[in-house]
Amino acid sequence: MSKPRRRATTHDVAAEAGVSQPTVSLVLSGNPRARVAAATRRRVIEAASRLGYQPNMLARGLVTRRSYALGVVVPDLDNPFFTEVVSGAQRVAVDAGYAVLLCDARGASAADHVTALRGRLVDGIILDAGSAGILSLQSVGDTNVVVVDEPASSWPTVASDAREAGRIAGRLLIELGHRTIAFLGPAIGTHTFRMRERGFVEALREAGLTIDSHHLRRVPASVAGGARGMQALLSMEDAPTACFCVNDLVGIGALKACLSAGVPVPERMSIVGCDDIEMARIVTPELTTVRIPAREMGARAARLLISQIEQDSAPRSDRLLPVKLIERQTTAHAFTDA
Amino acid sequence: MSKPRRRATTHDVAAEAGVSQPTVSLVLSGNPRARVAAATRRRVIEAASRLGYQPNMLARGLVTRRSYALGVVVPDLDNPFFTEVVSGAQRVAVDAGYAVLLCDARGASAADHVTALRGRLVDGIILDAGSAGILSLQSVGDTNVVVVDEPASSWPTVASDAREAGRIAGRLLIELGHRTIAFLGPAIGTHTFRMRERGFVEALREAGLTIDSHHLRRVPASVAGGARGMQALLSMEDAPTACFCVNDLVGIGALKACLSAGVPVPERMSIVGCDDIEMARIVTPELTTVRIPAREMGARAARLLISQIEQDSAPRSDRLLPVKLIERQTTAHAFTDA
DNA sequence: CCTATTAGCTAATACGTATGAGCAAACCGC
DNA sequence: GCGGTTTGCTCATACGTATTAGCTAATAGG
Repeated sequence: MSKPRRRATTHDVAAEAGVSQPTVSLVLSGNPRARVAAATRRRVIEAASRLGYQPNMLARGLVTRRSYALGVVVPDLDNPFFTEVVSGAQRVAVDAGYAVLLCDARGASAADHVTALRGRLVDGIILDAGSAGILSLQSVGDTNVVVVDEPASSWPTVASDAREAGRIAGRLLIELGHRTIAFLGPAIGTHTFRMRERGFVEALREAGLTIDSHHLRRVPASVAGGARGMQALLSMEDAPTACFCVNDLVGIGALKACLSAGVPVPERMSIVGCDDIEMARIVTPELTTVRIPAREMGARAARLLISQIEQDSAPRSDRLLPVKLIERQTTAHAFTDA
Repeated sequence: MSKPRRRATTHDVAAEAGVSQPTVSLVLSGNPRARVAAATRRRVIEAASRLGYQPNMLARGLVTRRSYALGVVVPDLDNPFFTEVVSGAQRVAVDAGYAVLLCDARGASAADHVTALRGRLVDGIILDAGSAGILSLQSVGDTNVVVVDEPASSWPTVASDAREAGRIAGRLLIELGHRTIAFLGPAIGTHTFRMRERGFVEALREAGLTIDSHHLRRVPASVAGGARGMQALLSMEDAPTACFCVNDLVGIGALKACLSAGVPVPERMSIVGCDDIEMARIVTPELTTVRIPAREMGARAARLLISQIEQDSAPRSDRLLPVKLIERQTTAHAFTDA
């Protein structure tokens, strides 16, 4: 058994098998129904395995103009929601023979990442909410793109029913008898965040309630932001008895702030988050939330992108993925004081 | 302004600038100190930007045998510890002009991922603990590899001082007056896990203590595992008053189990985790833990790998990264019952 | 048995870049 | 002003694969 100092190429395999290089290419990569005699095919395959041949994807990509790689751009890897999306996407991608190039947009701008990905000739790019807004069609050229959770964009999109998520949260709190309900979320955010807020406000309005403007607090969509927002709410004279948080990180921050301030949850304050990340089950009390199927969204985005690449068709699956209320321990009936 | 239907190549730029293709290559990619007249250089650069030229990394890689891409293989993306490692690595990689191909080893086996990465000619691979064990030198060929947190391997390694982490945890609990101390961790695990356990046991021994074998519970290194392990400990007649958990996920599971069982933490049970993932600050009470510098480990692994690639030298930085006790709210003096 | 067809392979080339060899012009010292 | 050096560029080619066109031998058709 020889130790090949250099990676074996199709030429090496050809020499080993006593055929020409194109024949090797035909056997090993071309349509499996290519017209090659069975005996030849076997010889080639044996020679290839003997030499440990492994195709050079760069060379292949150069001529086919395909890299069998997908780019995934997320705004923040530390947000577990996105790692779930990535995880779902990667599973599908790998099964279909694609590699995944991951970009955390915190480092450089999303546009820079997209440029880098295009340079590597990725066959397509999955852009997660928050990364998509900035980009113009111009900057991605003719690269295939699927956007997650930003349905306003001009690309095919996979999104959850964010408005319904907000409504569900609002209705739950109303049914529990709450009348003074707050909202914590960022001022300018993704389409998804805006729709969650909108659905929530709609649910209140349908019940004949309104939300006081100072109960609608603008905070960053993070644990720290949620904590700050809840502190502010608790210090108000007309403090709310319940709060819908734009995502679970904010909800967890809000919960922490309540506990630190000695406000029992859910007895004195009901909190509803959104996403259902693993942390929601880990905090005590466990966070009531609206589940967004992150992993499935990632998987669906990858499937959509791949079918777009391979069949050159854009199914544009515009159906919104359903969301689901997960009642846990941070919600309870409103405490009637008097 | 013309709309280039096709990606601009160096040939297009050359035509636009009235020079030859190699000149363009010299200006745009070769050593910046290449001998090109200033005027020519300017013309080329202008032509390139006019055409929106973007280098084709595949073609470049084909001739330079470099892809400017690094592979990162992690055992489980859902463990926040690894996303921190990835995050640190990615930051360094992107700054140095490398892209990052991410592989979650849960899907296929680590070896399959490595094969796929090699086919894409990644310049190097970062293997995280748990993925490394299975691989032989053979299967990675001459690809550069850096291993994170598995110092036993034959590749250059970046690792934290796991043994010291265990000792620190042990000493803390001893100083707090605990005498019956348990350990929760997996039976067969990474080198890091084994060393944490070993350091912990050593600390006990130095204080003249031993750990009863039934207080050394083998559980999966997850939240669920930690919860199960703590349930078992609590049901024992000689239940411990403190517990060191092999990582924060286990610690958080243990904490949850205590709270569910009505055992107050830290009054009746002290818990120490390891890693210091964000969740540790989020649970209530906040988890005392030993901080492992995950992000820095990722960054260092990337730097090590890149220097190995570019200078063809392997600094083998074998120094272990320091760990640090983070005392929070899950540890307290042992309760003297009688 | 001769021709039209097809099966099975190979020769040639393209993909877009980098790079060593080579060539013309400018420049230098004396 | 002449040999030698340096500057600034281009020619040719290689990287490893896929693919089109074409060639030979076998096969079918009559």
